[in-house]
Amino acid sequence: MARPLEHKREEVIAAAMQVFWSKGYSATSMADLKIATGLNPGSLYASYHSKEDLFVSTLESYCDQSLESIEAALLSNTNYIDNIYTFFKKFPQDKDHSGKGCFFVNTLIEMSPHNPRIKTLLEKYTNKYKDIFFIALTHAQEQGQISASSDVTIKSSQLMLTIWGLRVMQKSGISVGTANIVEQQLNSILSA
Amino acid sequence: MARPLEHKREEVIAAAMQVFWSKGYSATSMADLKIATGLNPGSLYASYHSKEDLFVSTLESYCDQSLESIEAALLSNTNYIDNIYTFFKKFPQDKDHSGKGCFFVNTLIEMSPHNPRIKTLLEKYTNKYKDIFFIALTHAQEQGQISASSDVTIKSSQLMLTIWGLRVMQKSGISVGTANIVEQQLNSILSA
DNA sequence: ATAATAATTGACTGATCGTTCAATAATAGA
DNA sequence: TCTATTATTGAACGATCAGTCAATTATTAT
Repeated sequence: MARPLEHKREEVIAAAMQVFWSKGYSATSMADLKIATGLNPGSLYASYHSKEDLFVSTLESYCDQSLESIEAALLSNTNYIDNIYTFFKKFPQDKDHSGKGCFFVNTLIEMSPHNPRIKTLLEKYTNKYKDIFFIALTHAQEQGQISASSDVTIKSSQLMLTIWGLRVMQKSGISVGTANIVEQQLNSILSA
Repeated sequence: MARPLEHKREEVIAAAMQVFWSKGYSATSMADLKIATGLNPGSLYASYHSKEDLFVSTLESYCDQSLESIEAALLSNTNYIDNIYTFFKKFPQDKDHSGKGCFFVNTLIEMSPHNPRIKTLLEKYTNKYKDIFFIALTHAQEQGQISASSDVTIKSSQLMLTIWGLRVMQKSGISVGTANIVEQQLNSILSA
């Protein structure tokens, strides 16, 4: 029919994500995106409509990937408490996020209060993350690994808060302590 | 000697802080600052040298104020555990921060990785915050309100992580739960 | 009054912002 | 090979960016 696309969508999204993730939305220019993706402005706009639309695509891609990753980490193995510990203990040495922090949290801070579209998107994903925690904790409770009387919904929120706190720490490069803080935090939340 | 200043520094800083706090550094323009402060660009530059210098002044002012506030909340009364509970329980209904979040955390996310000057400043204040927690917890330990065997340094970091998590929640407008999560989180950390 | 000094004004600068579009190039179907 | 269709190119657009500066205004000291 016509001239075929010279770029693969997933590769362009991945390249753009790195820039947005590292610099944030406002501080990223179309010139930055041209360099990162190798696409001229015309091509970028033909395929991705606007800077914000491209941003949203990268954000959705990031959230989908991290959801899959969390789900795999917390639900694939049947020792759910172990899963949680293993998952959280990876945070301090997570080189992929160090310096850049978490694209989700970065965006939440930068854009959520002023951009309803972003806020709605992030709200949706927050609930999905919490659901995974809830499922893992419910299974752990059924197996008797955490007290039958404890409120699993509250514990899910506590884990969500802990992630967010750790993400801020990662982005800052400021160490509020070593790995044993993560362990102690999980002990606190899960043993009560 | 000469024409006197028509604006008070503290008022200009306070007005500029509101804008930076709400929109972040990149998304705030000199035009925004002109409107917020009532000063023309020439006056702003004569007194505050650059957008970044003005920003740093507002950030230092914010940090000094919040340090004073935390210190008063945690150390003025001698029931230190009560102080901590009271301080944290104010977070969910803190109208001053809702929508804007925490200027410190917002800046940490937006600028720390790319701006060494900001990073150093925030690192300094992070240590001051942790020191206050450490002092309060040490007193509580001396009074036998928390176990003598528990590591107060780790607990300080846990409280810091909790604040950061709550700040992300505040900025997002996304509720990960109600006030009892804060209470449960403190129970978890302080009773272990 | 006058001179010296410093604060304010606001038009202006060059750079960069996100975005557009006419020209060109590359494909598939006829 | 020709036509229709679509992707790519990159110069250009108006808007806005952070920052400047000559002119003006307000003050104090003489």
